[in-house]
Amino acid sequence: MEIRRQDIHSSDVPVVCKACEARHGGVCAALSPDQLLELSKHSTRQRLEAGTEVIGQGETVTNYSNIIRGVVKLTKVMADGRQQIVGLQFAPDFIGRPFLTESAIAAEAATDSEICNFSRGVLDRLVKNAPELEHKLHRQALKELDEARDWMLTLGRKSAQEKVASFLYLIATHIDPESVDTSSFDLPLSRADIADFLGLTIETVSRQFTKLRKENVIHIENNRHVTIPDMDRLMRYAGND
Amino acid sequence: MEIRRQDIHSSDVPVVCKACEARHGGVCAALSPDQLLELSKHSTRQRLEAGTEVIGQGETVTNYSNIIRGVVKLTKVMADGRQQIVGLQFAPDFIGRPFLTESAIAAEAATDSEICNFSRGVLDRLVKNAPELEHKLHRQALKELDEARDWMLTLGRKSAQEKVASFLYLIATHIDPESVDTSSFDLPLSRADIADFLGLTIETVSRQFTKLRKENVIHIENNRHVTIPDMDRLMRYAGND
DNA sequence: CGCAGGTTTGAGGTAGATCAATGTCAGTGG
DNA sequence: CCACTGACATTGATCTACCTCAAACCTGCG
Repeated sequence: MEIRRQDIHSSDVPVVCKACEARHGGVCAALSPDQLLELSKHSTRQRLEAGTEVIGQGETVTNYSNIIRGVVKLTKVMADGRQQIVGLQFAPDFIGRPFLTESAIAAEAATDSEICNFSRGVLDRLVKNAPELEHKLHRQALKELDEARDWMLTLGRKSAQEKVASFLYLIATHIDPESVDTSSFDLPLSRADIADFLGLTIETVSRQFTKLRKENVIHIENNRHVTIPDMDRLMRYAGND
Repeated sequence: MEIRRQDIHSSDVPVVCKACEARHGGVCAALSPDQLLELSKHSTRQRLEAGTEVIGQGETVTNYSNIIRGVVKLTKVMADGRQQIVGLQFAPDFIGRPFLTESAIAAEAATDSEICNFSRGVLDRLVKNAPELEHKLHRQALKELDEARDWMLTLGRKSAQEKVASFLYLIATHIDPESVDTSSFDLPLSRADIADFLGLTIETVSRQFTKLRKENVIHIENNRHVTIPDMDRLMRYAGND
């Protein structure tokens, strides 16, 4: 009896998915074993070096993806080259824009990453027969919408100092959701990326980092590793009271 | 036969909904007549004067709404009073955040408006049994996400002039989707609201308006009525080429 | 007429951009 | 082991787009 119950959860689950770190967190969690099998037949794992493009702005969407490991940035560029990061995705987030054939944004690995690609057609077909799957995608879309609107406040109304502090707080709370100690981490973005995320220049970002360091709000090692001695203090610097 | 077929579409549809301008455009379009009846039993029409709050930031969500007429602005405020408009909703858009009990944003009528309120519980129940309804809400969420990300680029990377031009272009293309001539319209927002939408001050917005007027990109009457002689020219000013 | 709310205009200040130089560090090759 | 390179980051000096503060200007309305 005990054994049988366990069977229900793990038997028939495709081998590739069984070992998948995102199996229980991403959209796959909404699928039954046979739906998962169907999807896994048309999916491939892929390692991405930092800087690799997943999809380009204006390109036709042929694949959706799940992030298994790493951080992916979503960007928009203007004709003259000005760039804005409009979202950061962490494992086990879903990447893709259902119901549209052309991508309005580019997606690029910010760190070395691993993703699971599956063809658009197969997922679109599964969505029709699995309301729970659409529900999951709907929730993810709403989560991203909340985050986007939070960031609009940051972009439109905060000072450079508050922007940088807000960024650090965002990373601290998202980089490793499992970890108890969120006060020490590696930044997934270069100074140039951070500038594109905050609507600032590299120089301004750098100056605010040194300012925060001198005021002991953060400690920095090797330009990338950050430690936050007092998270509440950082939050106050971010203007989140 | 001809008559019967027509019956399928209009009979049994609640009287209040039959005359509703949003009947075919909003989420209601996804409902069968009896589902519509169920929903309409718990819904009330409401007229809103400009400035009336639909829901406040941090309040508990008890209602969802459909906009029947007018423009509703979605705002976020910081503790010290700084404000950012994070979205504009036009008829027949849906207002509400499914699956969360507390609203992270405030919604306020920007113009005199009319909305249809229905209780959260009833809609949540309907969603469970009508996949087509969740699909509709999902699409709306994705549309809002696309718009939010477009605006992030505007907030983060555009100059004041480009921001104001982008705003005018947005209004021109959204205020009256039925109309063929989108080149003449009343602004649904005051200068203060426009400033809060663009992350600028009132004064800067005003100066950019007069600049655009002097360069004949726009004509203005009574501070509110705008005419756009050349929409492509405006788009170039907005940095959208 | 006079007042009030919204808008425009002006003068001056400043946060952040721009331009340019310098610093840091991991490779790479002598 | 140490010079050389290239990518990235910091720092400094100057400039400017936008903000701030203040006054004037509508336009409806009692």
